[in-house]
Amino acid sequence: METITCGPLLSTTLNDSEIDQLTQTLKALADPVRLKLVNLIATGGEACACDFPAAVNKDQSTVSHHLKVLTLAGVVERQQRGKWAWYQVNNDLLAQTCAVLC
Amino acid sequence: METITCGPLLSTTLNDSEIDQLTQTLKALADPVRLKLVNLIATGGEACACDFPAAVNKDQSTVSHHLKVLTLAGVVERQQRGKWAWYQVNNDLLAQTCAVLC
DNA sequence: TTGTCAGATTGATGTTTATCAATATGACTC
DNA sequence: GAGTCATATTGATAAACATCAATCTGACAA
Repeated sequence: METITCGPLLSTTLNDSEIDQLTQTLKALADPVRLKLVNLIATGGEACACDFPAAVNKDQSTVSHHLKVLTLAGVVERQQRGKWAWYQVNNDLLAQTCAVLC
Repeated sequence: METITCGPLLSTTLNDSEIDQLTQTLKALADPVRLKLVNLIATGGEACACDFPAAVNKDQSTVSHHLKVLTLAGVVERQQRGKWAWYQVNNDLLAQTCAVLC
């Protein structure tokens, strides 16, 4: 029999602040609209906010709300280019989150 | 320059059912009490539900609710042993989820 | 079969969250 | 500066969710 080597969540006791940090990231990701946005941004390397409402079939203000949640959690980063806002995914945070999960 | 190879979320367009499946798992995990429970169960290999209320400082019925959410999402598995209920973490689901994230 | 104990379910309550409509902000153009 | 366009913010509303108290269920023990 073999024990699979896993990340901290499965192998060590996390303290409250580690739990809270992980919770914050997972909460940001745990929504279908936000996951679609992340997927859309990541697959293109970056994406313009102007395309999001049509892509996820939601109101512009709804999309803006979700982008704020993602940005505050550090999952995506915003960049203003003239009149448009462009977004990129913070790969490091995702990699780090994966590293905690397994 | 180098492109980091990543999981489907970051490299391919996910369809609605893939998004929904991922959302379901992440929603189950995205709560501090549930993360503590998973952490507790995983680090011990398994754990008795009788210890949870004290461990997470929540009411028995609250803990039971969270265990149901985790069980329905497939994150943990329940096993009745006489009068007591024991829980184990579904490592496969977590590994699979990580594999999608990055 | 009765009592006891673990844990699930139900009901009620307050909080958080997703959504859209309306408005504000802030960048560029003329 | 005035107008225009992209996006953020605000306000309102309904749905989802976390929590606890009370009750029910189901397993064992006597």
